Amino acid sequence: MTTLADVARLAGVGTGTASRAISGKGYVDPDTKRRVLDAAAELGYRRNAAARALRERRSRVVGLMLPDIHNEFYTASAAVLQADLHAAGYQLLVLATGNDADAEKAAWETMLDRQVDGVVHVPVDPDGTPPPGLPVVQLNRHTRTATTPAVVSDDIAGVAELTRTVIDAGHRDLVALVGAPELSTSAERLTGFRRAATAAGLVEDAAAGPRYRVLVTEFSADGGAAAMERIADDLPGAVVALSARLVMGALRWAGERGIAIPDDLSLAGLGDPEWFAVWQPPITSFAPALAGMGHRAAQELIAAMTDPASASSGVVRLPGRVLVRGSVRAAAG
Amino acid sequence: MTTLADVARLAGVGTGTASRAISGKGYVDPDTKRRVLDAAAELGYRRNAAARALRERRSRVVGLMLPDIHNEFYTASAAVLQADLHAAGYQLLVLATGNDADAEKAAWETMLDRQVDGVVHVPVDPDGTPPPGLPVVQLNRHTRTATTPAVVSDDIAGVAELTRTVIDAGHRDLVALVGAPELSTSAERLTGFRRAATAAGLVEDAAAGPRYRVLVTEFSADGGAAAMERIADDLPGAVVALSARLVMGALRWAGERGIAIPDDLSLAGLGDPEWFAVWQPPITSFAPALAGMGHRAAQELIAAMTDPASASSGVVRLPGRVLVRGSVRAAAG
DNA sequence: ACTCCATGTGGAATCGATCCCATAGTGGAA
DNA sequence: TTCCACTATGGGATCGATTCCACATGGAGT
Repeated sequence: MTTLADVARLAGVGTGTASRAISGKGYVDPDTKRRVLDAAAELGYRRNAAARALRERRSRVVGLMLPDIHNEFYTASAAVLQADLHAAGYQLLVLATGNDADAEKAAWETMLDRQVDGVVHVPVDPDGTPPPGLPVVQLNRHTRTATTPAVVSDDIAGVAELTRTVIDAGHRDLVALVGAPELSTSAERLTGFRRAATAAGLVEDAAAGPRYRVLVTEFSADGGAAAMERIADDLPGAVVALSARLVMGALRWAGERGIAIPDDLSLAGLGDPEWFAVWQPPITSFAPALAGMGHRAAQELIAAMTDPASASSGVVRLPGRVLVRGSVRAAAG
Repeated sequence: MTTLADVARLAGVGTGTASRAISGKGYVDPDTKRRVLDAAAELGYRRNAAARALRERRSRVVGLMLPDIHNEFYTASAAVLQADLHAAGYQLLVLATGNDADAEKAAWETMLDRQVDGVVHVPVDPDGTPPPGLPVVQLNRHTRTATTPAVVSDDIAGVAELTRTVIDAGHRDLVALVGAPELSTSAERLTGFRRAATAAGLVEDAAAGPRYRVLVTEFSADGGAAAMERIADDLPGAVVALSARLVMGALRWAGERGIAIPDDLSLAGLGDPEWFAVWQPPITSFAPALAGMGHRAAQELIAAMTDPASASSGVVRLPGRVLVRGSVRAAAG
């Protein structure tokens, strides 16, 4: 390994000058600078990140804590996040918390050990608190207790709009499928649904007339299918499945049961995995702006790391898009 | 920030003893050790990773270089990779190369700068060479030039078996859809297809009689749809789409054209995204053992990092599973 | 002629943990 | 008793880049 001292020796200058020439800060004569740079190139010199981190007290590494790496809902944001942070000179250290509060706690310790400059955090534990003094941006979900900025999708407005299009299509008997009610996302999606439903005069759990029901289940395809099974005997006109996995579960159940969508049952979803658009019929859904959230999170975190004092602590809600496609049919309203 | 010196002072010992007590190596009296550990706990002491990395010349960080973070084909392996490496005390630094040879070169530099202890690499540039001396394991694809171990799916055997099931169903007129022929994956998948097809007596591009065709296109849903459009006037009995994206493209094209699968056209695919199983009909496909590949890659890399001399340089081919489902119909053979 | 400031440079201290080396007490073997 | 092996411990050198400080030069301003 060639060190800065080697470069300085070859260039015939002191280590201080060599450092200034390479880092570009401080006074260096242009000729001297060239000599140093040439020497560095000749030796194939690379700055030792560990030494820099130790001395500068910043690692230029940002942590990304998320429940599951193998979940495109997160990776859609993570991809642009990585790109933006990379462009700003930061590398991404990824840690999976696996929806486990203990793992999340341990992950914070790891982040501290690694002296990351900041963390992008998809919270798992609603009561978890990040270590003080560390710039953190919450992504996707937000906890009540934390005082860090959060970048989330405006699911309230989005799901409300989605629900409205279902109602506008003539449906007066709805069911919402939702999972993990302790998460802010679930709560907000449900709020959006209820808001639109009640605004249209639907009554929760009414025996007759315009009504809606809410089914809480596991946040998975199996959970979605199981929930559908529970209402098999009393199917509504339309189901609003509040996550892509729940959509999948509903779809699977409908396929097994021979229920045709949208002829026998209308279905609206949330998210926008590629296959939603290809499905027959293509799935009508509310698509959170995942890429936009990644951009915004990167931006907020960079701001917080650059000037910790200026860090906002509000919740940024980014609007998504309602994609009206074929899985909701016009009903005799 | 509390340092080791603070802990040593509080415990009334020297820094050497404190270090030994905390790291657990070398002679320390049990009582002394307890005093040090208590002091560390009281102060909330955490070892500085930068200082350790500088002194020990190892960072306990592993780099993961992949083309696209937002691609579940890679993240399926990456998730278990992260878990296994985490269990072994390593953190994962993720860098996206975006299918760009220049970005890949730059990524190697970054890895060197960060003094990662090893790299898991999904190669982009078939001619790229990793920097010498750095433990590297190639994942998913492998380059001809590199001398590092590689963990890939046995697509040759897998696609051959898949193709055989299609032929066994009675089909004698096949089309293979493949993208990016410069990648080892594409080449191997095609080899598997050709091997099974010719073994069954099918002739490439024959005007009449048992035959098969190979369509090279872009590795995307659009590419798949475009390829289907090219053979719209002369549809085969079955299409074997050699990636999940190509399956999606074929499906989209069939949907738009009103071609029923499997009644008008049989379709077999590669990969196993969740929606394959839910699709009507569920997609018959060859599913590479992505999780298994992640495990194996972690294992190989840890071995290479622990003892660089013992590093194998062979290509490990892991068998996958052929999932016979509903998208291939029995044909009048 | 003298400050003064801007430019330019070398050297040493610094970051924090590891680990080698010197030192010393203790128990057992010779 | 002497010597060696083993257990314990403190202190200092070390990893490599950054940055502060002292110092030097030279031209402008008074």
